[in-house]
Amino acid sequence: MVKNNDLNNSDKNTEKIILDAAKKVFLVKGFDGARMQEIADEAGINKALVHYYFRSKENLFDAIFKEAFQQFMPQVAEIVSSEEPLIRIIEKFSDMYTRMLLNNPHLPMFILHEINRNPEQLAEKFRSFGVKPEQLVQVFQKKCSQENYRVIDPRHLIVNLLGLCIFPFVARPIIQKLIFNNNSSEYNKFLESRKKEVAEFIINAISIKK
Amino acid sequence: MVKNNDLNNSDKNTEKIILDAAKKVFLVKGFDGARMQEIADEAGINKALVHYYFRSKENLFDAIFKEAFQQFMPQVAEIVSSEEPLIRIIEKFSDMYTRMLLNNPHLPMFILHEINRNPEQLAEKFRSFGVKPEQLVQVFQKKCSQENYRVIDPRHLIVNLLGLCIFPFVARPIIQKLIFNNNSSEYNKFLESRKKEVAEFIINAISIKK
DNA sequence: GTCTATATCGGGATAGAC
DNA sequence: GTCTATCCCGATATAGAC
Repeated sequence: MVKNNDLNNSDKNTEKIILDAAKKVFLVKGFDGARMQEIADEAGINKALVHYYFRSKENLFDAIFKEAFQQFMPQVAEIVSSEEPLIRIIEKFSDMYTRMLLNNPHLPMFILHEINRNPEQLAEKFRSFGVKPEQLVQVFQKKCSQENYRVIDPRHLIVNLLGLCIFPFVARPIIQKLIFNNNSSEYNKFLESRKKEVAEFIINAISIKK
Repeated sequence: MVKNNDLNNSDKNTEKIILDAAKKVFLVKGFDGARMQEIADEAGINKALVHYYFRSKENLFDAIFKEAFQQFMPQVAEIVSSEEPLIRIIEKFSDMYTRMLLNNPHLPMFILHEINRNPEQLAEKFRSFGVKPEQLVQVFQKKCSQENYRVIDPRHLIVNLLGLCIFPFVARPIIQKLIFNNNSSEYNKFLESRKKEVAEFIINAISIKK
């Protein structure tokens, strides 16, 4: 006897629908720019219903941010703690990170915006998701020396790696317009190619020449 | 007979005072996050007076944006059109750009935010300030080959250069907290050091090894 | 749980005195 | 030119019917 539990009515869990709609709107507009009305429209329901599920805009936003964050962090933490050689870490990071951002192109701008709007509490949030930056610095430090790369402050290396991965996403609109004739699929190909390009670029930069 | 023209009263031109206050607020909060009241407070005057000088919030914002832009662009255009060898261009750009951002640390986030809020009209605004990206691509292309560097898509090179310069400013709050124990002056030293570090990094990355 | 209607509030903008 | 007081709208939030 099968109960039609999961797909009985069209509502497929209203809460989830609202979350998806809110995510879409908040990610593009940011907290200040987002409107509860727009979220309701996007969800195809009434504005009051949004308040019924999440009492306030802030609550809803926090839920979205938390969700986005949980998507962001775990893989990162996993990779950087790996025991592989530096080259492999850089290759894997560049590939995985770019791949993830291709699936969530608005995430970086969203998080950057929050970081600047809310500098206080963010660091703790990062740490609570298992990001151990000082450890990362040490790991890079050690690998750099023992694997015989050019002398480079590991903090520069980390910032460079992140910047090269993230920047083309947050500056996409202007770069795409100015250098890619506003051709979106061309720009996507460009981003795809960066999965390997960024790693290659960095590895060349830190390799010792002779 | 000297008239005390320029420093007669404390007001030193109210319009300028408002512009300075508005710049401070808009740059940190963005358009949506900024409040006319806050701008008035920052300027030490009344809210109505702000509306007296600039009819609307949008007007005021446009004035700020234009000003910020004029500060940003001209030097850039000048450098990239120079006839010097690639290495020198990269060195000069990294140095000059970082130096400018150190003087206007909130500018990049402000412009990025606008770029994403307003993708349509921005490209034209860039062009109107003398930025010729397709020409820049060609220049880099030519210099790369004739000066015998590693084969690299000049578009990657440009994005990398910009990303390495800009990212540490837009992600400053989180990086400073997580890697620099929230020590602001340490982070400033770090940014200072990037004037040379970024150039060195890139030049190593594109140099042919043997 | 979902809707309509409405209360409430904040913030941009204006009127008018000085 | 600068202020106080006020208008007015848009947006968050709540009340209450169904």
